[in-house]
Amino acid sequence: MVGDATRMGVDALVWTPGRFTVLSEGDERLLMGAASDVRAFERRRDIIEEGERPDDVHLVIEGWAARYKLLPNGDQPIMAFLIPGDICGLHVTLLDQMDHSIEAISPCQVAFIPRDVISNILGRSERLTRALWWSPPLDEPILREWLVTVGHRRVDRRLAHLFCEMPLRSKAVGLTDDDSFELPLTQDEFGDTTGLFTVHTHRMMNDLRGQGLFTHRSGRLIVHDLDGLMAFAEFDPNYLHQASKRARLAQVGST
Amino acid sequence: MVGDATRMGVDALVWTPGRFTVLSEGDERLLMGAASDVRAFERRRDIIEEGERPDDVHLVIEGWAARYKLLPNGDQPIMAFLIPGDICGLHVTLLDQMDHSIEAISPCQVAFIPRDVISNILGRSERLTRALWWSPPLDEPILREWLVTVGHRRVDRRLAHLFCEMPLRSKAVGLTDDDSFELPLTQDEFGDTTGLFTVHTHRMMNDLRGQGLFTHRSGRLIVHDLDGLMAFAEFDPNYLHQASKRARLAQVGST
DNA sequence: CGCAAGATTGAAGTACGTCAATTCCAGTGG
DNA sequence: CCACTGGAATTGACGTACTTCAATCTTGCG
Repeated sequence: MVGDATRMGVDALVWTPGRFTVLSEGDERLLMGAASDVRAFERRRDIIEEGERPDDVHLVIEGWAARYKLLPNGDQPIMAFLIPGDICGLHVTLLDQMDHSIEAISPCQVAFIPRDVISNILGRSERLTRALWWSPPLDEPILREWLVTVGHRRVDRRLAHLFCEMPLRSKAVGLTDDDSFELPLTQDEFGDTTGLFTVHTHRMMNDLRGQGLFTHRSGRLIVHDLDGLMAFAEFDPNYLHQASKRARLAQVGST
Repeated sequence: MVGDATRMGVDALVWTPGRFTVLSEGDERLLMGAASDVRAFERRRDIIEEGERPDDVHLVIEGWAARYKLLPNGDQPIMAFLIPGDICGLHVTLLDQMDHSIEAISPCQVAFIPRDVISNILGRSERLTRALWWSPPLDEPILREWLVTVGHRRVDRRLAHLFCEMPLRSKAVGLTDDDSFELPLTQDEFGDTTGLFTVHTHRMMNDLRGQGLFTHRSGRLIVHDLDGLMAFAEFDPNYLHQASKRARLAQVGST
C-alpha cells in the first residue's frame, strides 16, 4: 500500500477529490469510472447557476472556477476559487438549492458525477469515502480567512495574501513544482475577489510589483520571494491545514 | 411520531444541534445526557483558543459566542456568531487544530460533549446523526454571505444585513416570538464584525436609526419594519436555507 | 457616589471610488 | 505581413467614504 505513494503521479493527485490522498489502483479505477462524464466550459461560462438543484457532484479536472453571487447593482463578488482536484456540490442535497453560482474563470474541464454514483463509492471504498468527506470541511477555514482578509487587511495585503494562498494550493495538488503557477485572473476579477474596483486594484498591483516580490504576466504568477511575500501579507499557512492533510495521507498510506 | 412536533417546546429546539429538528423523547434524553457537562463563560472569556485540539464538541446553550482571529496589529475580526443551538468542533478532528478562537460575547452556557459520546450518539439515533451532520454545512452559506457583505456592500447595508440575519436565526431557534431580540454587541464588536472602526460604526448606526427601521438599546434590537430593513439591506434570506430545514423537519417527523 | 466601559461628537487626513481617456495586446481576417 | 478589433491594462484628476486622533458625555454597576 505504501508503494502507491511512489507510484502515483501528478494526474492521480489532480484527480483526487480529497487532495493529497493517495489512491489504490482499485480506487483510482472507481473514481475514473465515476468521473466519466467530463464537460468543457469556456471562460465566463456558468457551470452551475444560483437556484439550481444539481443532480451531480462536480469535480474540477482542469482550469479555474469561481463561486460568485450576482448582486442587485450588477457586482459579482467572488467567494472562492476551485482549482483542479476541488469538488463541490456534495452538500447541495442538504441545502436544497444553490444559493450562488459557479463559473469558469479559465477554460475548464469538469467531471459531473451523479449523486448515486457517489453513494456507490461511499459504500465501496473507505479511502475514497474519507477523501470525499474531507473536502467540504476544508473549504470553511479558507472562507474564514478570506473574510478576515477582505474585511480587515489593507488592500495591498489582500492581493499579496491571495498570491500566497493560491501557489500553496496549486503545489499541494501537483500543479506546479517551482514558484511559477497559473493565475488566470483579470484585474476585474482581482477586484471582485478583494472587494476593490479595477482601477485601484491595478494601482496596488503596481506598488506591489515595485517591491519585486513577484511578477504577473499573461495569466501566470511568478513568486520571486515567497518568504518575503508571506511576511508582507502576514500570511499564516495554518488555515490551509496542509500539514494535517499530509498526516492523513501517511495514515491512509499505512493502512 | 408526528405528535413530537406539537409536543416539543422552545427548550427542545434550543437544545437541538441541527436546529429545527424535532427530537423524540429518547433522542432528547440521549442528547441531554450527552450535554451534561455544561460550563459557564463570562463575557470576553475564550471558550476555545487558536491552536487547541479540543477533545469535546461544543454546543451553545445560552448566550452568544463568536469565532474570531487575533491579527498581528491587535485587531480581532469576528467571523461568525454562535447562538443557542449552534454547535462547533465537529470537524476539528479532521483539521487537527483550531485555526481560530471562540469567545463568549455575552455570558454563555456551553455544553462540552466528549467526542466519543458524539460517536455513540451517531450510532444510536439516525435522527440525531442527521442533525449533527446538517449543522456544519449550514454554516458555510452564512460565511459566504458575510464575505459578500463585508467585501462588497456599503457600510450601512452591512449593519442592516446583520440586523436581518440575526433575528431570523434567533426566531428559527425559538429565542424570540416578536421583533425584539437579544443583540449583545458593543459598537467595537460591530466594528470587528463589519470591518469598520468603532467611530464610523456609530455614525452609520445614527444614520440608520434616523430611518426608523429599528431601535437598539441596552443589548436588545427591536426591528420596527423588517420588510423595510430587508429591502434596504438587499437581504435575501435564501442563504439561511431555513425553508429546506423546515422541509427536512417535516420529513423527519413523518419517518 | 464614583468609577470604568462604552457611546457620542468634532475636525482633519487618507485610502479608495469614480469618471474618463489612452495605450497595450492577443486574436482575426485580409 | 499588416490592419483591424475588442478586451484588458494603464494613467490622470477629482470626489467621497472611511480613518484617525482626541475630547466629552452617558450608562451601568459596586
